[in-house]
Amino acid sequence: MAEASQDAAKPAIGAPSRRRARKRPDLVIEQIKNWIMDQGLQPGDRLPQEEALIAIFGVSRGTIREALKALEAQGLIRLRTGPGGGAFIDRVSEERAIELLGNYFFSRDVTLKDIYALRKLLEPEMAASLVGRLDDAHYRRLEKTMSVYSGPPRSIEEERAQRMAELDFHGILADACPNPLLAFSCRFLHSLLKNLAVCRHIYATSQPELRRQGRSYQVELLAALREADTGRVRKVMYEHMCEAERLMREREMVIVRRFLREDA
Amino acid sequence: MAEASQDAAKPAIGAPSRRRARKRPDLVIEQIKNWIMDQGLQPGDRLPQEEALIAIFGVSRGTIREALKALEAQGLIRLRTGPGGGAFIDRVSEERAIELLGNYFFSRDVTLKDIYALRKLLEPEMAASLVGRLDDAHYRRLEKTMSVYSGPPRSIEEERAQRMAELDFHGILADACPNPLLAFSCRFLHSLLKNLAVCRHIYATSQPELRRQGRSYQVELLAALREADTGRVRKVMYEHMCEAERLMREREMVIVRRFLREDA
DNA sequence: AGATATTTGTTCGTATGTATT
DNA sequence: TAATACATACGAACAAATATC
Repeated sequence: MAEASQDAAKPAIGAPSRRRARKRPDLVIEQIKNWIMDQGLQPGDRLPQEEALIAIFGVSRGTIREALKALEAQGLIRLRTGPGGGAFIDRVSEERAIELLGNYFFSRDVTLKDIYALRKLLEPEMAASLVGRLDDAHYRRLEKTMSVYSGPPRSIEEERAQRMAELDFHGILADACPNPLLAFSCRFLHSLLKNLAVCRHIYATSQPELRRQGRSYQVELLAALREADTGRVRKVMYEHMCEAERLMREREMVIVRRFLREDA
Repeated sequence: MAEASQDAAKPAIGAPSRRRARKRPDLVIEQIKNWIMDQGLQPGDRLPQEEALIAIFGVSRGTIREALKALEAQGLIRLRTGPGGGAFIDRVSEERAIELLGNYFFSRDVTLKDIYALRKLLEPEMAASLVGRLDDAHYRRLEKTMSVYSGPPRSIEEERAQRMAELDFHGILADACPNPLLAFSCRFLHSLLKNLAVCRHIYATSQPELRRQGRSYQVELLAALREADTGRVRKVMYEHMCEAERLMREREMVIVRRFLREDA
C-alpha cells in the first residue's frame, strides 16, 4: 500500500531514470490535507513553500502544484505570489460553497416545487430566529433593498433587478440568522432561484402581481419583527412563500407550455 | 501532433520573451468550464486529449493539467489513463458534494441545536413525501438496518456502529425521497452527525435510552408508512427528532462539562 | 519611485506508467 | 506478448507578481 518512499536515497548509478518513487495520483492531495490537520494549521497559517513541500512529500514540483490547485479549487487554501507568498489555509467562503454545491444540483433536475417545499419550511423558521436580533443597521439595509422594487419596473432589466433584490432581502435576513446551517440553506435556495434556467425565463417576463404582493408581505414581516411577534413573523413569512410559489409556478407552466410548443 | 510550436521559430525581434499571451491564474479553469458548456458536453462525454487542449487554450501541458486537477477536485470531471483515456465529464457525486460542503462548515461551529433545528423541520417532511412510494425492497432494507440495533450493544465499537446504523435508516428513507434538495439536506445532516467531534464523543458512551427510544419510534414510523397515514408519519418523525435532540444534547452537556473540567 | 529578492506561475523536453488492442 | 496511445510525472529554466529596502 503505497509506502512509496523507501528508496529516494540513491539514484543508483546504473539507473539514471526513476529519480523518485512513484505515488498514486490523488494521494498527494490527501497527504497534504492530513499533514495540515496533523500540524493543526489554522485559517491564515501558511504552508511551507513549494521547495519544502517537494522535500516533505517526495514528489516533483508539478505534482505538488497540481495538488495545491486541487485544494484551492475546493476553497481550502489560497495561493499568493511574491515574497512571503505561498499557500495559506483558508476558510471556505460561502460563495464558493454555494458554487460547489450548485454543481451537484446542476445535472439533477430541481423544480420550483422542490425549492419552495424547502423554503416554506426554512424561511419562516429563519425569520423567527431573528426576533430580537435585528438592529437599526439591519432595518436600514432591508428598507434600502426594498426601495429597488418600490415602483413598477420600466424595463426588462429593471424587472430582473427587482427579482434579484427581492431575493437579496431574504439574504439580508439570513445574515442575521444565528444558525449557520439554516442561513446557508436559505441562501443556497436563493442562489438556485437566481440561476436556474426556468427562473431566468420567468424573470424576463412582466410580473406586476409578484412584486406588489411580495412587497406587501415584506412590509408586514418587518412590522412583525419590530414588534417581536414571533408567531406573526412565522405566519407572514409562510404565507409569503406560499404566494410566491403560486405565482412562480403559474408562470413556470406558461413558459414550459410555450417551450414545448416551440419544440414541436 | 505537436502544435504548440507556432512560435519557437523566431522570437519576433522586438518581443524576445513572452512566448505566449499571458493569462490570469485560474482563468484556464473557467475557460475550460465555459468551453464544456458551449460544446454542450454531457456526463460521460470525453474532453479532447491534452495535446488538443494545449492547442485550444494556448497554454502548456502543466497549466492544462493543473486546471483539470482543479475540475476533478470539484467533482466535475474524471481523469483516466491509458488509450481512450482522458478527461470525462462527470456528475458530481453525492458523497463528493457532502464532503465539499462539509469543508465549509468545518471551520464554523455547528451545534447539535443547529442541526436538530433543521432535522425537526426536514425529516418529517421528507418522511411524509415517501407515503405511497416505498416498495418491499425498501422495507426490507430498512428492517435489515434496524436489526443492527435490535439488541443492546456489547462493546464501544458496537455502540458506535448502532448509532451509524440509526442514521443509515434515515438515509435509506432519503433514498426514496422524490425531492432532491430535501433528500440531500437530510443526508448532509446525517453526515454531520456522523463526523462532528461532539457526536463522536457521544457515540463513545453508553446510550441505552437513545437506542430503545429511537428504535420504537422507527417501528411506529414504518407502521404509519405502511398504512399511508401521512399525518401520523409526520407526527411520529417529529417526535422522534425531538426526543433524539433531547437525549443527544443531554449527553453533549455532560461531555462539554467534562472537557472544561479537564481543561482547567 | 526604483531596484532587488523571494516566491509562485508557466513552459519545454523527456521519461514512465498503464490500459487497450 | 508486443505495440500503441494515452495520461502521469519529473526537472530545469524562465516569466511574472509582489513585498521590502
